[in-house]
Amino acid sequence: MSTTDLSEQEIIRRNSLTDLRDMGIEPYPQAGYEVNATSHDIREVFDPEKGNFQNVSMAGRVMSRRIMGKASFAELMDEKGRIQLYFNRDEICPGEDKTLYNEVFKKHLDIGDFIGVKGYAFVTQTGEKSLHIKEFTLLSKSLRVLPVVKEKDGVLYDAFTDPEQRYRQRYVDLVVNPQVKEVFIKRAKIINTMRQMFNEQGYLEVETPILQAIPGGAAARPFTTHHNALNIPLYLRVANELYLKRLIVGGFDGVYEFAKDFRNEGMDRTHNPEFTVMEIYVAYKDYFWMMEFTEQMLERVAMALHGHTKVKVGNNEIDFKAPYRRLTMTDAIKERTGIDITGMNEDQLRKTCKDLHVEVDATFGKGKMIDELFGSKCEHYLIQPTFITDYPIEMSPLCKRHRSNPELTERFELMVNGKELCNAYTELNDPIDQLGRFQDQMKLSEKGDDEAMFIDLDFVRALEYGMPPTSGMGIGIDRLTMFMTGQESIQDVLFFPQMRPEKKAKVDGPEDFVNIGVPEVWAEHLIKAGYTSVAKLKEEKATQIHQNLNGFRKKNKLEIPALQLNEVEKWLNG
RNA sequence: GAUUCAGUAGCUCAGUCGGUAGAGCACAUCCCUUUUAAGGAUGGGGUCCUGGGUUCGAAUCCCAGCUGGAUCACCA
Repeated sequence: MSTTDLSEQEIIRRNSLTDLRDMGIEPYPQAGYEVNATSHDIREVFDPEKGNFQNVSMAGRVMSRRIMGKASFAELMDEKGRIQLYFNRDEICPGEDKTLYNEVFKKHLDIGDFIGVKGYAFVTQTGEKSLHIKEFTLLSKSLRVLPVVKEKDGVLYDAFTDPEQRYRQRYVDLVVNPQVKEVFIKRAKIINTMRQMFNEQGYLEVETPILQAIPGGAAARPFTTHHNALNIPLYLRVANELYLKRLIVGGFDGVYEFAKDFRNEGMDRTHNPEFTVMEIYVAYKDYFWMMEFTEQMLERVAMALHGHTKVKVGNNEIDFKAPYRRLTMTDAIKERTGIDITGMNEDQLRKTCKDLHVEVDATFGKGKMIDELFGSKCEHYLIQPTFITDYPIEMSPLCKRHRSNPELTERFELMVNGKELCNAYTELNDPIDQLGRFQDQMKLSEKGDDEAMFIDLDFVRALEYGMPPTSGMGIGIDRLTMFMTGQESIQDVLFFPQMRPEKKAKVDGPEDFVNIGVPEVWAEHLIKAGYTSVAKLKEEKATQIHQNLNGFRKKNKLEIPALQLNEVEKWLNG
C-alpha cells in the first residue's frame, strides 16, 4: 500500500511507529506479558477497605485518553470490559528524563494500541475504581483508527452502526460494541448446555462427512464442488441425517452432531448459505418421546441462559416452559381456515388451495399443497412453542408412516414465533418402504420439483441390515440463538455472515496506461473512451479496442496518428 | 429475483433553490497538577460510491452500474 492511499491519521500513526523504533521501543515486541487481574476484578472484587489488588499487572487495548498536564487518564479494555487508568508524569518518569510520558505516552500512544500496565488499584476523587500506573509497556501498535463510541446513562454517542461495516469488519464491531460479544457468548452457552444434556444421557458426539457424493437428508439445492484426485463431483452436505442413521445401524444407541450445513438458496434475515444444525438420533424411541425430550432441552437452555423461561423476541414474549401445545397439521389448518382436509384427493386439495388463494402449480403433489396451505395460513400465527404433528407422507420421505393413518407420517416440527425451529421423526427403518419413497421422490423430480431428494442406495443397504426403531430430531442453532438472544437477523448471530465480496471500482490514471506501453498522447483519450482501468482494457479483444479508439479519434477529430492493430496487441500482451 | 431507501472526513451525521463542502467525536500543535460523553485555544483532514448525461456551473437533477439495509417473492 502506498502512503497516498492512507488518511492523515494513518500516516501519523505510521510515523509514530518509526519514531518509537528510533527511541529503541519495539511497537510489536515478542515477549508475552504477565496478567494477574482483569478489569472485572478491579471493578467488582477490589475493596479499598481491604486494600487488595495493590500489585496488579494487566493488559488490553487503550480505548480513550484524557491528558491534563502531568496527569492523564486512560481507559483500558480487556476481555472483561473497561477499567480507568491514572498516569502521573513523575511516577512514570521518576528521574529527569520525562520522555516516556511526554513523548511515548502523550504523542505516540493512540486509541486502539495494546499496552501492559503495572500498578495498584485505588478510588479517584470522583469515586471511580481505577488503576494507578507505575509502569507501562507498549504491546502492539494500532495503525487504523477505531470508531470512538461513547456512552452515558445507557445512551450511545457516535455508535458504530452501519450494518455493512459491522458484518464485513466484525473485529471492529466486537471491539467497539460490547453488546455484540454477549450474543456470541450466549450462543456458546446454548450449545454447551445442549451438549452437556446429551452427554449426561450417554449419547455420543460424532462427526460425519461434509463432502458428500449424494447430498441427502433434506429437500434443498446443494453447493457443488469437484474432487481432483478422484475426478468426481462432490456436494457440500445439506443435512447429515443419513450418516447419523447409518451409525444407529452400526450399533450406537444415541448419536448427535453439531453440523454446518450448506444450502444454495436465497439469503435473507433468517437464511445464510451456511448454517448450523444439531441433529440427534436415539434408538428405541418414537416421536412422542422426542417431543418431551425437545421441550425439556429448550426449557433447560432458556434457564441456563436467563434463569427463567420467558424470552422477548421482537414484540412477542415467548415462554419456553414445557410442555408445549401439540397440534396435528390437519387440525392446525382446520383451526385457521375452518376446512377439514382429511381424506381429500389431489383435485379436491387443488380446489381448496384455489378457494383460499394459496398459489400452487401443476408440479405440486398432495403433500406439497398441504404444506403450502399450512405455510401460508397457519405458520406465522404460531408464536408460542407449538408442536405441529403428523405431516403428509409425500413430503417426508425419511419418516415412518403414521401408526394409525398410512397417508401421514410420525413427524413433528416445533414452531416458535411463526418460524420452524425443530424437525423430528419416528425414523423410517423399513428398507423396502424407504426405497419406494426414494423412488417417489425421483418421480417428483421428473415432474419438475428441483428439491426432491436423490436416491441413496447405500443408505437403503444400511437399512436392509436392520436399524432399530429410532427417533431423530434436528434443530437450527442459528435460529435458536436468535430466539434466545432476541436478535431479529441471522447476521447478528453469525460472526461472519456471508457477504458479497468487497470490490473497489478501480479507476486508473493516464500513467497506468503509459506503463503498459500506451503512448502518452493516447492515454488520456483511452480513459475518455470508456477504458477506465487497465484491467477493463485487457478484458477486451485487440481488434475491438483498435476499432473503438480509431472511431473515437475520428469522432473527436484528434490530431494524432491513427492506431495500428499490432500496437494495441502489444499493450494487451505487455 | 421485484420494489424501495441509503452511500458526504477515521466514526456518527448536516448540507436550503443547482452557485467555493460543514458539525460533533477522533487527529495535530500549544497551554493545563485527579478527569467521567469531558480541560482550554488553534488548526489540518474530502475520489461527496463509480461511470455517463443535462447545465455556464452538479454532493444536489436525469440515466446506468456497484454495495448495503428494509419489505416482498423464492427457499425447510
